[in-house]
Amino acid sequence: MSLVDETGVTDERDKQRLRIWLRLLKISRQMEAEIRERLRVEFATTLPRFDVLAALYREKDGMKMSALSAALMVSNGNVTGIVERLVTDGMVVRVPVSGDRRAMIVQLTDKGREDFAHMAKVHESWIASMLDMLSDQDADVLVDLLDNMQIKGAKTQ
Amino acid sequence: MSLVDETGVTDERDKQRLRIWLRLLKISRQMEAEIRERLRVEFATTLPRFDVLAALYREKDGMKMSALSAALMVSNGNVTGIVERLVTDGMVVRVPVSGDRRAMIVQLTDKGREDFAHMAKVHESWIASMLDMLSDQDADVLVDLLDNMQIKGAKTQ
DNA sequence: CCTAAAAATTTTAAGCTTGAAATACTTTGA
DNA sequence: TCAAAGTATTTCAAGCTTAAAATTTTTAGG
Repeated sequence: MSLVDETGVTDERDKQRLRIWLRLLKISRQMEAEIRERLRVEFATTLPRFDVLAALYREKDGMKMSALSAALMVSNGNVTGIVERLVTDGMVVRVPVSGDRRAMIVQLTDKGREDFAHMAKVHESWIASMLDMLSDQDADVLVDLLDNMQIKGAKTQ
Repeated sequence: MSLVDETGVTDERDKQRLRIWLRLLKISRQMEAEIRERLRVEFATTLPRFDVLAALYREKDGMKMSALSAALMVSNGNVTGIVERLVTDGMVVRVPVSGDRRAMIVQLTDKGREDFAHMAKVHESWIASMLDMLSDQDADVLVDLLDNMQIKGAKTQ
């Protein structure tokens, strides 16, 4: 059996995967840009802030900085800055952890919870309208395909 | 006919679209992070730089700054900075446009062309390996679905 | 010819992002 | 006990990104 690809099959396969990636990237960048723009115009906020609020919304008791950066798959230093600005906005508070003076828990304020609940509803409708070219059938096929894609080499799945 | 959704059908549909978006976003972020990391470690470069080189590689005669930012769907000011650093790296040159003293054409240098050709080959193999959980059949279905997704509201398609 | 509008690009200010270094605290184990 | 290793977080420097303002040059219309 040959160790080299004499028929060009592998090469064609690689090109198909590259096409998928470029298309995936284009779509997600378009949608992301649109969402960032709408968050900016309609809610005077940003996607990173929205993402942090979304993570905290799911955890009634708040999250440690490290848990937050793990959940969002971004660096610790990154979260520090975003949370700082959210504190300034009055959306979250930092609470010291009793028993560990290194750690901090971040929690939504009442305002943060209310504001996010509203934004999340509107956000969901944006997504639905952006993706309304998909038939219900296509949507089912797509969700199924995407759910089974475990990217090789990626840190957290 | 009722104007409100009394059966929750619309709501379920919206949630399905949101699932698709979250999954799409997760996958593209994972892949992007992996690609950034590899570009950094193996080629000491960044994704934005790679993207600019890729655009210029396709255009033998170079591109005006405005054409470049349109092709990459990023702001003009953004391209200014990236090109500046690529010039420092010796990968591209700026050439004044005869007949229009406002404009600049950016072109790959010989080094830029050679370096990019190599990186592009390796890059393609990264993508193929990251997506090798897809059967050829799934890949065909996916490429077809993605090709037909024209995001509503997005600037350029 | 002249001026106002348009076009190409750069600059600026603010925020996001990272990896690496620094700081502060806790745990482990001899 | 106490030093070394480990953990949680922040700080830092560099680069990416944007929208808006500024700069320079070209084009159009009177």
